[in-house]
Amino acid sequence: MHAYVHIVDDDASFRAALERRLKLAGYRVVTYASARELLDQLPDDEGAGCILLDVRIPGMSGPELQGRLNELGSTLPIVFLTGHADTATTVQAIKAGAEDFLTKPIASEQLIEAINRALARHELARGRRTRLDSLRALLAKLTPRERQVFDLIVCGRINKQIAHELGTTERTIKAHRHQVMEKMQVQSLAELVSIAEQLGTRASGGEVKA
Amino acid sequence: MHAYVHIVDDDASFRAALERRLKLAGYRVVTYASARELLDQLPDDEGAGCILLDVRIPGMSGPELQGRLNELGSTLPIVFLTGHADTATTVQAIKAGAEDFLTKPIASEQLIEAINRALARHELARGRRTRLDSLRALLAKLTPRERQVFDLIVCGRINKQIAHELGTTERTIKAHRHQVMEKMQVQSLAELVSIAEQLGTRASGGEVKA
DNA sequence: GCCCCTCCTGTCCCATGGTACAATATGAAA
DNA sequence: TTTCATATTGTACCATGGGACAGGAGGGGC
Repeated sequence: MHAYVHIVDDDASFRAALERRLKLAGYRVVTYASARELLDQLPDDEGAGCILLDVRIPGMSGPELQGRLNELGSTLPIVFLTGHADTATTVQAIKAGAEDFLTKPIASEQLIEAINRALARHELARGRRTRLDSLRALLAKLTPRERQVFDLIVCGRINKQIAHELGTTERTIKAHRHQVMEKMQVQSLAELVSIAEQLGTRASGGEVKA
Repeated sequence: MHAYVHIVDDDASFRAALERRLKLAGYRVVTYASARELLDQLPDDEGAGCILLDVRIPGMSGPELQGRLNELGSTLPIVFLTGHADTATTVQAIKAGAEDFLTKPIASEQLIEAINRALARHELARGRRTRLDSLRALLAKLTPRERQVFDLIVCGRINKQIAHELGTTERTIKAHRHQVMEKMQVQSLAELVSIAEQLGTRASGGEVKA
């Protein structure tokens, strides 16, 4: 498999030992001595993988790194691995989306189970992400005007209403509408609404006029 | 406020003390000595509230009760409150959707914060639930045939295709379609697709024919 | 047997959406 | 200046959706 395990821990000997164990188990391993190091070295395309993260590390802490990665939109699942597990930290980490929270020392079997769960989840997350990204890319290709028309279409407005709201003619809206369907690569209104729903762009279309 | 706090703990004196503290803080409190007791007494309409749950209780354990309530579709958020917090149990509980995981003894302030978070979340959950339930109720009013037509409509099929797939005429589909729009209380196809999307009933409409 | 619901079907007619043939105007970029 | 993207508008024509007016067939409950 091509999955990477990113280990972040300030204890060099622990890193090395863990790296050996995981390489024997068939994973590709990259190690980092600090959160900074991982942030600097992690490429934009994360690839398949997961992060093994210590809580107490010099500089940016484990949970802080987790928050930063979430902000950056990372999909890499995090497995915390620490010697000092207090309940509050554990709760926070899991709530923030960590895949697991394990305590040192950890049996290889248990660790590998957690890693595999994390990798499986990452596959799903990446799939969703990729799909949504491609939809967003399509949406971004719309001109401002087309985007306005798009929004009104998926709110259930008919061409006549849209023309009125945008201060133009029905014929013009037809032209934009055609462009929208073309650029979004859909053949039916249903697909278009589905996309809008998935992207969360949609004002439920109750009222007419702002 | 009318929010109920349901306390489940086998320690009678702890229950009583906690009940006093929370009643002073303005909550309505109901106490239970076991998971069974709560399951028996909790009405179908849970009302606004949350559950304070001990992990180790005779009979069904805290996490087991949590699982059972999830199965039953309860929306009541759970705050675990226990003397014996091991990491694995904590992780499991939070992953299973617990609002928080606190350890005894607990400061009133901290406990009340957790309860209020739980209550706030419950409001949101109940709102979502209510909305989806009413949509499901509308959907359930469709006759089998209308439901078939509904599914094909939101997949983007046009009347002609639907008629062909269901082995009937376009005119008939128009009649069903009218019924569907009527019963689902929508004026536009966009709204109908939006509902289907929210209810998760929707086969993305790629292929024609099964 | 009768009534009601579901499912099915039909004919007009009109509103709406979609497309094929156009064309014009504006502003920014090359 | 030329070129391009964007936004705009027009006239047809046809496909589709949907309402108004009907009615028939079959099954289950009263």
